[in-house]
Amino acid sequence: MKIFNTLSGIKEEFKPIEEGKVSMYVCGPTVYNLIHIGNARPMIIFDTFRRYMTSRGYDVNYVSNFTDVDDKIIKAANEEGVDSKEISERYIKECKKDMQGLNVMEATTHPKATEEIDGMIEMISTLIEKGFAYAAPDGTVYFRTKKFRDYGKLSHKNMDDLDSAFGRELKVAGGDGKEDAQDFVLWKPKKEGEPYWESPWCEGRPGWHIECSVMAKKYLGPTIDIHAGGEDLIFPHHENEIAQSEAANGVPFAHYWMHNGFLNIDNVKMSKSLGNFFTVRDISEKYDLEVLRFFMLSAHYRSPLNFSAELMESAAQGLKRIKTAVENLSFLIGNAEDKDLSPEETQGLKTAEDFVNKFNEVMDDDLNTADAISTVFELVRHANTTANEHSSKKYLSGIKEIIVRLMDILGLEAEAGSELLDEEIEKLIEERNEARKSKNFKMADEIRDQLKEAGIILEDTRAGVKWKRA
RNA sequence: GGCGACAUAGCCAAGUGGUAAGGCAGAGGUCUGCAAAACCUUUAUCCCCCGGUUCAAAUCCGGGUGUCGCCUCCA
Repeated sequence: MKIFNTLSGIKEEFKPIEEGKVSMYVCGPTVYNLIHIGNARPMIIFDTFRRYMTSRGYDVNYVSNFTDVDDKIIKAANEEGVDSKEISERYIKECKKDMQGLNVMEATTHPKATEEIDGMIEMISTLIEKGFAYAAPDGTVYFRTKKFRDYGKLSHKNMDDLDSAFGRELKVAGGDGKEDAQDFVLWKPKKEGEPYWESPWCEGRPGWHIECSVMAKKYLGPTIDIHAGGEDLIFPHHENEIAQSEAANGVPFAHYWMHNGFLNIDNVKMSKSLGNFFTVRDISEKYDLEVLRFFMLSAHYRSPLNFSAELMESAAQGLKRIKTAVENLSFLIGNAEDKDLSPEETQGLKTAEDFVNKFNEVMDDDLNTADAISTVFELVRHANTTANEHSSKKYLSGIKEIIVRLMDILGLEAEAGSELLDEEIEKLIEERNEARKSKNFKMADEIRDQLKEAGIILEDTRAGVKWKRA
């Protein structure tokens, strides 16, 4: 397995710390509102990575946090006149609903920042003891970036560049006590009406970056295999995490850093002010969320991805093609003979296995899901051209199983839940067949229309009448 | 100003030295009472432009043009 590592800037062979195991941490959302489709990208991508690694026999310890203390949450709480806990709990719940729709697996652990305050205070204390942090007179604790030699190694920036940032008055937010403009907050004093915790420095709350350092260490250890998130987090968030963790723990923080590209809307960045902002919930009103998942997997995770109604439509059609193929196989299996594989079928299954190998090969190459999907399509065509009413049950099941398995690795359900034939529907189909036999096509069409109204689509195939729900 | 990414058919998108995957849309055909589904065929002499390296480049190097991201607790 090769992974593009942001730290080195090249694809590297993945070598886990512990044979057969993967520890990974993925930065989760700040829960102040429904998640948007941009939030969904890393969830889908890294969930797929996890599923793939699991399919290859790795035991994956997957940790993804919820940031439930933050300015935006407090703001939302104040606007509604409720406790900030109410806001964060509400949106964690909603987020989990969306994740379920996107078929994103529950993390091994979903820590919440507010439940890890003790650990944060402990790490901040360590950083102060080691001289990597200091408390200002007002109780704010800052990280002393210049003291950490490797600062900038992830984002490939150096201190001079940062100091001389063009046309930019480096904001020293209330930072009279800041030694250096690049220093960032580890702990900040509460303001009136804000949630706070006791600490050695002041009543206050943690900075954003310290959360992830602490949670990653607690649930995965001081050195982890993979740390992942959106590319915008590279600087400053992940850079600061590295500084905190490595300064405090004295060992490398993460061996591999993976970052997904951004999602644009109609070629421009998604933002509330432009009015091109979509929540996952918005999309779910129009499409099954797995279409969104399929769409996102159809491009490479590191490329920017454009979102538009037209592209969703195209994705929906493509996904339907795969599902239809599996449906057709299921239908054929229902009527197929239980006999041995013919020589052609044996060869056909071999060809299918070749596609599986190709699938694994491209997934091994830095998670090339776009190529992986193309192999599924090739498999679908293979199935469509070779499977028919004369095929053996063994062959049909074998092909179907392979498609379902690969789709499952991608987190996509190829097979609709089996629905029992409604007796009434069957009866109508039977009536229609009688009508057709006696060339009473008018009645046959009427019955078909009637079923269509009820959301049942009929298809006359060589092997008999098929029906499905629209 | 600094750092970085990208530019492949109508649209989306793989492909990092050996002669252009896959999907959507379109066209023609097979099948069908009709329809749907499915299948077959078809759509880039060429991968932003100009130079260079090489037997060979979309793929490497130099220059140019264009788009975008980060440098602001935005995934």
